[in-house]
Amino acid sequence: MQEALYDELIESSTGADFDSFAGAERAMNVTDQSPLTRKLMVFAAMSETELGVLERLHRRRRSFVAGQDLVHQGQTEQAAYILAKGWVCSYKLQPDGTRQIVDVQIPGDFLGLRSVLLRTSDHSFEPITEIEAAEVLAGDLLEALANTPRLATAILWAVSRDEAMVVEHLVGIGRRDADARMAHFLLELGSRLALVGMAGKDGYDCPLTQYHLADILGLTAVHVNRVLRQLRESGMVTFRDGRVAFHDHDRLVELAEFDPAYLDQTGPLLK
Amino acid sequence: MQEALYDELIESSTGADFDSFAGAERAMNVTDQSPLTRKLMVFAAMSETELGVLERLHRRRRSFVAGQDLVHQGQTEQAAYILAKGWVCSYKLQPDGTRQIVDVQIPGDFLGLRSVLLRTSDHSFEPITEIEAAEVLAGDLLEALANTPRLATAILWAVSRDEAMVVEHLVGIGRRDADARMAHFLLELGSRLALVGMAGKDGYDCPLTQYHLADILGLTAVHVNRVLRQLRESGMVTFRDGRVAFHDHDRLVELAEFDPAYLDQTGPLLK
DNA sequence: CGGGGGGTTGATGGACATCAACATCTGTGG
DNA sequence: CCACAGATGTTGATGTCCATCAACCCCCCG
Repeated sequence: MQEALYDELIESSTGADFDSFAGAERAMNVTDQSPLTRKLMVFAAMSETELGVLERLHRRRRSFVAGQDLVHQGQTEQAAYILAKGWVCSYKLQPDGTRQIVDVQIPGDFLGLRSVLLRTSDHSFEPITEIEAAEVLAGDLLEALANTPRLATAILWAVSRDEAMVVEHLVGIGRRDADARMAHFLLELGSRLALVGMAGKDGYDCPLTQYHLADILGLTAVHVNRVLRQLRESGMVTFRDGRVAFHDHDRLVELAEFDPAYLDQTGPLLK
Repeated sequence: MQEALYDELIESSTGADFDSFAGAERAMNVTDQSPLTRKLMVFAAMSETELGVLERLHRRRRSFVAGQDLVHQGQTEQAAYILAKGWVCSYKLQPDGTRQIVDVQIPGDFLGLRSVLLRTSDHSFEPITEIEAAEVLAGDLLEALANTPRLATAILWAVSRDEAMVVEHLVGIGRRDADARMAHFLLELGSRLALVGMAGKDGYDCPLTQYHLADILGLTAVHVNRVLRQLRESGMVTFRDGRVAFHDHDRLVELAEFDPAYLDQTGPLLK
């Protein structure tokens, strides 16, 4: 049975048997769909059954205010979250007081998925804005994965994409200068937001402060300011008043050496 | 059934039923054990059955010469490797020719585990020395995980540890200066090697060149040389002729702000 | 009206890169 | 056996990117 599940995952079965569930759930209007659903549908078409399962995972809504940390307690708190609205970042604090933001989560992203499976690292989560998230109990998640392999595949893709982003982040900090790092980050964020309908080719709204950018990119806020100025004055991007506006997308891509291959995974799923 | 497996993983069952297999495999002498076995046994005692399964995963031995890349082709090549002997690094090349090493694998580590589940990132693997690795077919791996939940838990711990190391690496490059970065890396490596019996408290053998260190730490080889000199002259570590020798372990830990918590995960497994 | 969060700009210094030269050691072919 | 090339390591001189320190701005909100 475990092997059968694996075959589903790898081969992305051509004809799974969903008949028994057919019609049990209503098709949703596109505008009703959660960001996660929008994102996953880019990777794989979903049956109504699968959409229903996804929708049921969103049932337990919770809200959190900005700024107050959501530290994931492991052990007792065996739940993950699907971010529905708002922005979050996961970071790690150094003994000397500096912090490094490891990743930024936007609507449609998972939060603490790994912490459900294993109580892992000691990083914290800070809501950047007020957020709404669906709490997903471990049991519900695993049941969903076991019963809808196609959904499981899509979620695995999402997780692997997150990992690829962390690696890309590492490369950026290690081997790109400040300008390229900033450009790369703004472009990556744009691609991610576009996937959930929160960005156009011209730009997007972005609640991050320059301090956030500094902690993401491994710079100081002062230098972030200068970098942003230079990008603005050279006519490539403007970051101002919570809005990122691309003026010369192509030149920006060139500066950042941005290759979105690791984001637009076109793999087995689409077979 | 899926939920039962999950309970095993989280609760680390107190009395799983192994009777039907008891005695099917011979107990191995400690010196016979593979590095992976040694590592996993730190996290959880293994029954003879589990040791047998582990041993069977090591059957398909393959060797590779140093320097010639093991690029993981995804798709067709649905296999992972357990590194038995030698050192490997996984890296990512930039368009401008610089490279960033994401991680170093030592005996007992998995190679391309994620690539089995999903064809992920585009990083490559370079054997640093001549290596021996056991090829693990996807099917065998999943079967082993499904049949021996305690082993599955242990492997999940290993994977999560790898992820935590990448995050720690990111933080280091973003927020530590060259000296601390180097000290941290050498200490981390020491801890990892000690877990598979390849390091003592006084030091360990290390085939990395200063160029490798540079690509790992996001520095230039020239600067790596200076940093090493300074660490040597201040009496903390010597890196020379393929040997890392700790002279003042405590002071090094202090300089690196090295907190091995993320390596020595003492969690549910030990309950 | 005061205070705080965010942003902007200048002056200065330090950490690290870059360039360049040279030392060792290994292997290789004449 | 020697000459030579290539990989690795070592050290100095110089420059640059970015951090640090220090003002000062605007705007919002109590």
